[in-house]
Amino acid sequence: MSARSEKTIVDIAEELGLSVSTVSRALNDHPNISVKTKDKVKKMARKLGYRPNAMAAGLRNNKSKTIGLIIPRISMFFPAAITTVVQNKLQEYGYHLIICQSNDSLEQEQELVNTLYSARIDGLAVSATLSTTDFSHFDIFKQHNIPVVFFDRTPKDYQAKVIKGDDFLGGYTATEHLIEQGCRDIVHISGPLTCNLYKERLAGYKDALSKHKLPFKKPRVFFHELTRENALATAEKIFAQQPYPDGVFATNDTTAITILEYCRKQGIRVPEDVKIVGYSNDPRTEIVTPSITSVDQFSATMGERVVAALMDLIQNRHPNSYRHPQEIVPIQLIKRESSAGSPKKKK
Amino acid sequence: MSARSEKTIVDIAEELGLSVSTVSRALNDHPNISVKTKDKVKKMARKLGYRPNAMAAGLRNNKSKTIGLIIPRISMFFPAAITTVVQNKLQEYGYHLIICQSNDSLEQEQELVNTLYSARIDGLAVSATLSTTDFSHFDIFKQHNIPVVFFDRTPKDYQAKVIKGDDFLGGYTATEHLIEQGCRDIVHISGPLTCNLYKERLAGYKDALSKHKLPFKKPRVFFHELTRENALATAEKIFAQQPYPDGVFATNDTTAITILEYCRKQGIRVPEDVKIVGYSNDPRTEIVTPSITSVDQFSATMGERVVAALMDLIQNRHPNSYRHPQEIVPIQLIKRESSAGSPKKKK
DNA sequence: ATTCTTTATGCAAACGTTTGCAGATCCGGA
DNA sequence: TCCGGATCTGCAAACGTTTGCATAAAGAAT
Repeated sequence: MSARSEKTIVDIAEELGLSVSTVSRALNDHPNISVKTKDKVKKMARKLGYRPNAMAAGLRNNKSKTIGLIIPRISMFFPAAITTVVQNKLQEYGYHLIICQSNDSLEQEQELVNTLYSARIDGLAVSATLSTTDFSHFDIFKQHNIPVVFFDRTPKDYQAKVIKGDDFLGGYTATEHLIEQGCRDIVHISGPLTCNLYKERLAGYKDALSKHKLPFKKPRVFFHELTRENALATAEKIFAQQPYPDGVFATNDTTAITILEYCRKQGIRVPEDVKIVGYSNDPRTEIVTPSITSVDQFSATMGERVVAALMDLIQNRHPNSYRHPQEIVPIQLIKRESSAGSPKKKK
Repeated sequence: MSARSEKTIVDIAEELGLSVSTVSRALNDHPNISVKTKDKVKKMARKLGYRPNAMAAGLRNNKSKTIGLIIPRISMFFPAAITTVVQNKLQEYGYHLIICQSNDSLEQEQELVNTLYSARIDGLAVSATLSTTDFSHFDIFKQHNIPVVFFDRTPKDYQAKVIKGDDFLGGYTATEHLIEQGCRDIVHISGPLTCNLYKERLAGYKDALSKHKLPFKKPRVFFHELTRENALATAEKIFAQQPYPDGVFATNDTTAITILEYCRKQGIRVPEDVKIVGYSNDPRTEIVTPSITSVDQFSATMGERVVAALMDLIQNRHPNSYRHPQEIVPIQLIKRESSAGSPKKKK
């Protein structure tokens, strides 16, 4: 039969007349093993086609060399971009990545936390659900001293390592940019305020308005999950009655794109009649006509920091140190056509 | 200390005065255990905060309840779309997904195969590297009877389960559509022919030409990795000298988009002067102006089939049955503006 | 009562590693 | 010749489950 059984270190040991412990140490480059023995062992391992059994080692060591990742969904640009670099980076460190999607459901998130704990992952990276305000289901990791790093969609009052974009500054910068481009009546399309980052972008929006002595008007802010349909409905509301706003700051690029499409269909000119700024610098903003100004969040940097934080926490298990400094990743406004010029000056 | 040690089934057993075997069976709903005992055990498990140790169980059972996935990169639309549904589907079956990126490097792919084998995954799904022509590094899975399913970028002469799009028909349909829209001189931008699916799309292109009595001209086909830069370079070559082609069939949406951008910059009108068709139905094709006709590959269907195949193979280990029928997922041409009308009729 | 089933539980080995400790070997120096 | 120390190797336990087999208890049939 070709279904030959899998080789183990005891096969190597027997073949060589050595003990399993010696073989184990040889394979792990333990200093107490002579070079000669190591060579012999490694050669035999190769000859037999030996592949270590990670589960056995993991059981013994109580570590799986695996990191868990929970994101709302892989198909969204920003989490996907981060996932890409996290996975590549972890691969360098010899860690695996188990990726799970919460599909923005709190229940699924809770369940995933449990099954990932069962899998005995060595660390967890999480971008939470829109509706996650209570983070106590992550307690189990805390109790067992397994590092958890939150990124992007992060908790507010939960003691944990947090890596997030500078959402306040992002909101501020986007709004100020619109003002500088001549806008005086700026709509903000925000997400559910259960999610921290939308709150902060909103705060940035307000702050920019007030700094520039523009009034904040409640009906000029819309809150909803940032789906295409919702964005479309909002677009209709926004442009249902005159006067139109002269600027739209969407807290999400999908929404910005949808607004742009709506405007084009309705013959509302962008940027002449209304200027648009999005958020995240989704590559789609660049290929659309006109291209959309957006706030870049440096996904690569964020991903790298997530991995760095995890590796750091894994290596020097700060057992009871509850000081988890929050890391802020900078943002950058990428100016494009959708907010170009000033209507007055151009004509 | 809050760092309380993890509870195991022996803790439950001691607490209840039962044996570990009874506890284990109770938790797994073994029929030989009385309902009363099961209830007691489960209640105690909950009370102690017991979480099964998947590694220990895996070691014993020789199965990890984990599937490996190797794709070129997560950030590309099509593999990402498939990954999304594969992950969600596997979650339903109680399986984890370890995602790895080969970054289109054969060496990385080989390495990943080995470390995934070490992780003792129960099955593997692969979309290969562009340059993978020799698939023997997957032999180790074959030898140990661990199911491997290839999708999208699949091997040709390697005995394995394969799930792929109907690339020949896709190439044919795209080309024929351009012909029907009035094109007579159609450029095809293909990928490296080391990759199977490009070959088939090219064959479809040729076949459509010949069926419609149009000559196949070698210089009208370009081969290169489908990056933005390469596409741009090709665009310059294509439009360097008259006569321009009146149709471009790009085997990839990124390329199609790049060509479109180039044309717009050069004042070449799409679809009036040249019509464009892409491949994969990347959502970007829809938001670009003009929107781009593309061949949809039903990523969701493909993902579901991958999971179905894996689950099937895992359940009834067909040990030496080498009959691995290849599954073909249909395609559908999504007609959009970039190939609309016929230049003659419109004017 | 005795035997035979049926039902529920326990014993102990096994999965493939790693590692603390003990022991063996070898070498040079006195 | 003997000893101390360095260097290398082996023994055996442990990690947390699962499971074949044996056994105990309880009820049914005689």
